[in-house]
Amino acid sequence: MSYKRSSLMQERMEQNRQAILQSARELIAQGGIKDAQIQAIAERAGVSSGLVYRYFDNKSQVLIEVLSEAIQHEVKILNHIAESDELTSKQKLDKAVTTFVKRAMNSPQLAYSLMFEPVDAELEHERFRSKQLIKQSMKEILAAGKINGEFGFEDLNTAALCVVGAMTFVVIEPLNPSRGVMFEQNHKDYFVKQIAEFCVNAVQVQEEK
Amino acid sequence: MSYKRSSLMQERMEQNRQAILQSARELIAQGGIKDAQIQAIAERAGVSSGLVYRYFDNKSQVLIEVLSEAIQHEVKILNHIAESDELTSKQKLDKAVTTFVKRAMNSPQLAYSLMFEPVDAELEHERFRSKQLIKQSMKEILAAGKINGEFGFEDLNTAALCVVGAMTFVVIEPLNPSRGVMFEQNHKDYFVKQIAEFCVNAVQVQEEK
Amino acid sequence: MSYKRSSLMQERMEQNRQAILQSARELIAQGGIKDAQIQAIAERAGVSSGLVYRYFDNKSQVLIEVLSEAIQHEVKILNHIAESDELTSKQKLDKAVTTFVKRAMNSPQLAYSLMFEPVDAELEHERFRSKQLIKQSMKEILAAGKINGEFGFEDLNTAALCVVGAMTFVVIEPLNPSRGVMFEQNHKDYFVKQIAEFCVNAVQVQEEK
Amino acid sequence: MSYKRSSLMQERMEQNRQAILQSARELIAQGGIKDAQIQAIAERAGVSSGLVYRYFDNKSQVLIEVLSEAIQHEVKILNHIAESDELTSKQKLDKAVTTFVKRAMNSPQLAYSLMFEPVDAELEHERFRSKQLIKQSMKEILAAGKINGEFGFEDLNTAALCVVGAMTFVVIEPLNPSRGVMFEQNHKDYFVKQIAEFCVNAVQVQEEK
DNA sequence: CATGAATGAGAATTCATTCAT
DNA sequence: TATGAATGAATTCTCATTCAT
Repeated sequence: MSYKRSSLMQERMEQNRQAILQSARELIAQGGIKDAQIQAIAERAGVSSGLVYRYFDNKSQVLIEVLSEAIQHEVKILNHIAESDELTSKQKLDKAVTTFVKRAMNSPQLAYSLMFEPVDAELEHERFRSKQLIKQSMKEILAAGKINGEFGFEDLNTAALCVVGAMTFVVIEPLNPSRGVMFEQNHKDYFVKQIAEFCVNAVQVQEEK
Repeated sequence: MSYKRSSLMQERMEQNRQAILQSARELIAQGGIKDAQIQAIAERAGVSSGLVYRYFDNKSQVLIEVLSEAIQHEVKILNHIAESDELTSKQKLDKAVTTFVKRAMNSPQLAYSLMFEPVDAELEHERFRSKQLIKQSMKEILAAGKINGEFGFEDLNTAALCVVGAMTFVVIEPLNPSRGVMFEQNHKDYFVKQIAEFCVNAVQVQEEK
Repeated sequence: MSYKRSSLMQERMEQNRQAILQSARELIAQGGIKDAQIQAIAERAGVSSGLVYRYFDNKSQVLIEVLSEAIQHEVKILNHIAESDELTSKQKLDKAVTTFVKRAMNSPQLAYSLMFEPVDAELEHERFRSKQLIKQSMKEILAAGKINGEFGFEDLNTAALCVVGAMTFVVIEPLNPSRGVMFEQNHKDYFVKQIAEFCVNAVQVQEEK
Repeated sequence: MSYKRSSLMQERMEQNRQAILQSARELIAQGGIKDAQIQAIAERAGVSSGLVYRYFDNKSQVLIEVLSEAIQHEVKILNHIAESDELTSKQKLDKAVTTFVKRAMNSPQLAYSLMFEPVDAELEHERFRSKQLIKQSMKEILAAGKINGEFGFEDLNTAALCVVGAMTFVVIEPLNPSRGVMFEQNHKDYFVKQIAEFCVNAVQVQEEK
């Protein structure tokens, strides 16, 4: 019986924990990190503010976990593409950029906050690590392409940085006051395709006319 | 005499105004927007905190003006490059990217704050406009290159966005915890060159092998 | 069987109760009352925080009992000295003071917390009663000495108060930032001896030169 | 004109500062340090809570200043007695103890809080310094008396400690729940006199019968 | 116009106590 | 009886903005 209770409790605690993270994620997605206050997070999660501190040492830890989870999810997707056996390097790069941008455009505020919105040093440090993971994933695609002769850039690190820069910068765009245009599906698809092409072109072996 | 005093006064006021903006700019460059507090700005400018409100409606307005001025300065430089008569489009793009990145790397914290550090909606709106100016400048270079056959991208807007993305994203990099490497001049020059090449490759007409 | 279980249960409960008190005592001895938090007390006692409230109405009650027990223990020791048949009053006083101070110096933080660290009114009240017991014990020694002519003070109550004051005040001293000196055994012994002498001198019949 | 304004302002600021200290002092005197909360202090001083932080870095600093001022005031009085030319050492000691105790009994809660109520490390450190001043003052009286042959104790430091212990411990007494008795003036005077005698006896040269 | 003292609405965090299991 | 998750009131400190002088 005590086993059963413990088990139920653990389940509920896990639910609480997830509710808090989910709540924080949503608040960030709506209004950025500045709106993710403990009180608000707790309220939206349906718990008391004090309870948040049973699951997390402090506010930073909550945000760090939201950030980590979100980025690591993206990284997994990118890695999966990078490891695919059936695609050429170009196809991989195209797919990686396309996928990333499409996903980011679905919650641009979240993407923006995760990538750019500044916070304290601790979170900044974690964010840096997370960004490195994305860059790392991109590096693998690029490195493979260079070895097999598809790509012709010179410096791997810079190339990866530029690709990530190009593809993440677009999360800024939809945040603009005239959001309208960007959210028609046709335009969006076209837009995404262009970005991927830009990146592929940038790195592929080429001969000038 | 009242004319004369008024004139002196106006001069004085302009001085104050500039001092406040300068002070804010420096504080942002040092510690980001979080360190640009009214009290601190006023102190460094050698005026009282109350006086700031004579020249600006509120804190946001101060920051908006700092941002605008700074970006418009960059835009002027970019435009000057775009309008040069003696460069090919490729050379212009290369020079534009090179110049922008080099300058940004000289005060990365300022560049970061201006481009990404979030504040309130008002400032965000202004920031969008400023970024559009940079993009616009880039568009001119790209458009000219497309017309004269140097560049072969498809969508002008996206290409510009990606170029700006790639070249601004790098301001994040030097803020990272392991800053060391980036600040040796050699490495910096190489790094900047790579970024410019990346961008040029991305947009130029090309035939695959 | 229900009888037997009840008996076992009672034993268990008594164990819990004592564990809680012991835990609180240790925590106070280490870091003062501020470190004796319900959570910490429970944890160290190996029980849940909720259980503490089965045995005690609230936190104050726990502390009150710790205080009472501790002081009553000291009082027993003092009373034992007071009742000794083989010592003169002077010797008793000397021994009482010596014993008390030595013991207090072994866990100065506990002694300090018990004697001085303030909490709420309820505990303060209990503390007063406990201190009275110490004073009472001292009074017995002093009263006997006055009757048999060894001591020559005027007011019994004040004399006892001063003795207790002198001998308890010293528990403050070792808590001071420059603890070092006090904890060499030689110095400690000398120190204790001086205090006892001070008290004996204060109350003994005396003729000025 | 700007001079005049500045002068008036300075006066008012000094008033605020004093009002805050006074308010804190009174709150401590009434309910101990636990009742001296920033909010309450500000309210009673007739200022906003934020203003307190213009005059003091943090809460501790407020309390430290209250403590310091109060104890230094007592120390001045004691030093004045110690330096008197017209009193014998015995008379000085008697007067010092009498004066201190009488004053302490006028606001026993304040005296208690200042001497014993524990707070944070910073304040504790300051308190220690302050207490040392009292002890130091007492040491001067005792040292002079030893040199001129009036006093016959062995260890100066311990003697001073015991005197301070005896005379400060009494501030505990009036805090007791049955305060009544202590506050009849006759009893008080008698009480005070006894304490002084206790201390004098304790240190004076004596021959046992 | 210029000053900077004063305001007070937050925001994060702690911890005794309660109560469903 | 025993657990420990959950509560939420309470407290300190910050900082943009106002306003009397």
